[in-house]
Amino acid sequence: MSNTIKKAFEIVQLIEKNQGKYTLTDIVKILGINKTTAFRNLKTLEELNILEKINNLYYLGISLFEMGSKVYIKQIVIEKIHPILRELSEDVNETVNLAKIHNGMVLYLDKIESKRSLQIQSSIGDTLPLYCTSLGKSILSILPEDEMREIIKNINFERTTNKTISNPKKLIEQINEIKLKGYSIDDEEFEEGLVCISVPLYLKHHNFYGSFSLSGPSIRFDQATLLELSKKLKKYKNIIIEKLKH
Amino acid sequence: MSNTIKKAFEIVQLIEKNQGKYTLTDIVKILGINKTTAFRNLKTLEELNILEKINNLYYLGISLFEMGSKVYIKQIVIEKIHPILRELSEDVNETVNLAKIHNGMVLYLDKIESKRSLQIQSSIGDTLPLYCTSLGKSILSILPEDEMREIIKNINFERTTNKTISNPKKLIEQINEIKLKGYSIDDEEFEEGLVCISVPLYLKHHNFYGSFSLSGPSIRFDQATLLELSKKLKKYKNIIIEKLKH
DNA sequence: GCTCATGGTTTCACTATATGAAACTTCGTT
DNA sequence: AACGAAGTTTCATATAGTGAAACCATGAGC
Repeated sequence: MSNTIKKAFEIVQLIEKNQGKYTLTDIVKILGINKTTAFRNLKTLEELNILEKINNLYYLGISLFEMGSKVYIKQIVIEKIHPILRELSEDVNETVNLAKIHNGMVLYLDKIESKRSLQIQSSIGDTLPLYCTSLGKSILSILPEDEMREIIKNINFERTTNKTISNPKKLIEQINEIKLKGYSIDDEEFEEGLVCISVPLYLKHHNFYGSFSLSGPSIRFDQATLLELSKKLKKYKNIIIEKLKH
Repeated sequence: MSNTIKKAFEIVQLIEKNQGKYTLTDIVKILGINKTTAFRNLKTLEELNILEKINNLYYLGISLFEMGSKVYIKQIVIEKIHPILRELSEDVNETVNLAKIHNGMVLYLDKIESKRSLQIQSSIGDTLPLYCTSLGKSILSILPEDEMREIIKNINFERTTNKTISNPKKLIEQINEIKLKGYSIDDEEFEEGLVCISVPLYLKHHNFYGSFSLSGPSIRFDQATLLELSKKLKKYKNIIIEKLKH
């Protein structure tokens, strides 16, 4: 049903993956669709400012920015939480990330970069696997048991570092630990030299299953520091829950 | 051409205007389309997470947030400018807004609220007329002459306060003044009690015609203060231009 | 607890509408 | 100037979206 919309969306998704990389012909080849169809759909999408064409290369268009700014979670949840996360970031002088679960993945919602942060590893709007980020593990720990197991069942474990969790058993073990401790750690499990610590964030009224984290280089994030940070995270978590109660 | 996409977009635009207000039947009535068509398109849009249905009411979906976060202007321009605007906001302790021109309107791109700001008058992603905001007038002052005149020709002047500019002649007068002074003021021209001051921002390399502003209650924004703020704005403008030079 | 009304959902025949092969244009390169 | 590669337009065709009508679910009123 309504294949045309889906086809158009497929094109937009392709452009989302690689902005400024693809030309009409590329798109036709990659998606295996007819040239004329692609041409017309691209034209329409351009007219609607959903895509933008510069030198025959396609980019996401400004309509998406406009509409994206008005999504409930952005206007209500993120905007309200943002100033609190900003305080946290200034308090500990580290980079803060906010995320929620979406389609069995971690979706990055907000980010406050500390002045001393170097690497840019994630951008708002990115999605990453649940099992290799502290954010994801935190979220898993607050999901209803059966939902959590269903999601884990469908995970395809892929290593990105030699510390990456590589099987469901180990993941579930860690999740049980997180449930007790109230926070999760990613100790270079996704990227060498990068350590993150997260606390889960459940906002009942907004049907929000998410988490937020502090991240930085492993040199700075030793055991003692992590314990300190976990306390800070929990403190700000309570502030957020209080603010978004109704 | 590709009417299906346009029809779908029309629906999304309607939802954008009033999230959580419309049901299938409402949409059918408002847009004057067939019920079955609307039903199917809504279903598809829902499947793609472009729309979300809660209790038969439609909201913008999370796909729009994801894609919106990756629009060039957001990832490159806004993210880079944001920390500078944050400094400005903290420096003067007032609310900062960033905007660009889009379809002859002011499009709000970013906002840093000061702790003492009360009213929320604009949200990121909103569009407002050019002639009744300081942001818009600043932008008009840096557009190529013919483009500026073309845009002004198409403006439908509508008063929202008794100070609103109500004819092209007065607007062009003010624009010429702004060109000399290097900043523009909105003295309760859009909303009673609200004063804004903006400087234009042209980023050649990014083909960016925009501006940023400070805004607050008229009590606080007297003549002397405005002069001070204009100097601050110009200072930060230069910092931004320097940072986004290449 | 039955009836009615309202709004959401499904069916199915129809034709309007999107499709795609081929022709054509544009532009940059040799 | 000729060639090739990429974008654009044409037009016949049939697929895929359309919409009237029937159907179902829910909730209000009696």
